[in-house]
Amino acid sequence: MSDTAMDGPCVFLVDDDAVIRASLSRALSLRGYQVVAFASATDFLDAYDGTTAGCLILDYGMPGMDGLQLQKHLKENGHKVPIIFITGHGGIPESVQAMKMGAVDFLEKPFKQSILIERIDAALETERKRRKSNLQTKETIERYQALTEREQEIASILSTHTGQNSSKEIARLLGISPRTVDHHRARVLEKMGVGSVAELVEASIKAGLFTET
Amino acid sequence: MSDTAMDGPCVFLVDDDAVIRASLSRALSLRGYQVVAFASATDFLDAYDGTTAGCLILDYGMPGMDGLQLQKHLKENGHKVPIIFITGHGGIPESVQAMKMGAVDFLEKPFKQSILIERIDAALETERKRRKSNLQTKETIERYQALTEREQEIASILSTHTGQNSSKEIARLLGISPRTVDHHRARVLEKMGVGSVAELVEASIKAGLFTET
DNA sequence: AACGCTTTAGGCAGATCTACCTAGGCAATA
DNA sequence: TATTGCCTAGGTAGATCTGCCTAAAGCGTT
Repeated sequence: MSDTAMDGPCVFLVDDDAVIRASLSRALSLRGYQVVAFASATDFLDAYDGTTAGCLILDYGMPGMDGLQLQKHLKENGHKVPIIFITGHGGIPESVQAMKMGAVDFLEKPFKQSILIERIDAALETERKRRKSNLQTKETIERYQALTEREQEIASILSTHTGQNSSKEIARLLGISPRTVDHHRARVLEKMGVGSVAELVEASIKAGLFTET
Repeated sequence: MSDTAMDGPCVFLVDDDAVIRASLSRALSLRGYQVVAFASATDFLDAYDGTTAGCLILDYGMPGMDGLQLQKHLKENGHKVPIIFITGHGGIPESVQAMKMGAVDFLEKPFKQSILIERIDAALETERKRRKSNLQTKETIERYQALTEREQEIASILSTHTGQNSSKEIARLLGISPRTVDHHRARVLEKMGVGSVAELVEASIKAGLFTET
């Protein structure tokens, strides 16, 4: 069991400056963090698949794909890894935009290592929580997508029209027999792995189903 | 009906610089915004009660209570008015902290008025949405607090133990008769203004009841 | 053609919910 | 003391849910 790479959360480091990569890697490794460094955004994207928990220390200004573009790319692909930006010559507008896009922090070089450590720990903590709730969300969505069309329709009505969700009402809404609604609802609850309509509503809301916005 | 002060959302402006106050007030008023300017954070606090919808344009560096302190104070008192910081000599750390604390924007002086207008419109839009959902949240919490102790207990169980919330289960949990649970549940649904347990669960989650964190 | 899945729908029995009623005990209040 | 509100609990009747069974029609796959 000497495979330390699998142990805990990982700190991804993306910076085109080899000196920064080397010094930060060394410093963070010494403090017990699992560090994986990349010289460019594309190198990182090639290696990152979202399965490894961790945070991303990201240089804002890089040749090729810059930090903001990488952040945007990750966001668009559903990766919510917390990002700590580090920058050599960015300004307030850049930091504000990064924060608006969901960055958890933005540090100017040079910075104290103690500060970085602090921010990394905070980022890893948020990541831990996010992963936890995300597991349930993912499960809920997958289960929902495994429903048949009609079942999805029933699930949707049960979850959104919470005020009047008797078989009668739903049957009238869909123009079918209450018995059929009973049947579908039973399938829905079974397939969604819940024991009541209330639990279905809870799971749906927490997973953001039917929420759009 | 010439009372324009009551019409739409309001732009609160807090800056110790009289020149800025005057020029921004004029510019924004000309563009149709309702502007109320204050020379200090405390002046604003004396006047602001949270009932007026609007956004806050806030100078970061001010003598006395500064912008960040005002932001913190508002946050602690449950006021979620969106804040756009403006600053003369702040840096990235200041902007990042402000954003982390929930500011919607952070602009360096000098800035183009068109940019400010843009950000104000965005802030007012978020405020509009927040107010809307906040109304329901408030209503839910008030209704919950108007329940008796036992009713709150029942409501809590119904909302959190969604998997097994039959009268039997709850009765066993509380050591009382299922009939009594029936009675309380009926009271709860009536007083909470909902038509089903599912709707209660929905309202509770959306209002953040029983969520702690 | 045979099979499986989906949607539809009904029967039936038992559990549960809901809405109406009564009613006693208890504590705070008028 | 009388009243009010809360918690408790039961009766009854009707509505609804739930789980178990059957079954037909349509559609796509093997």
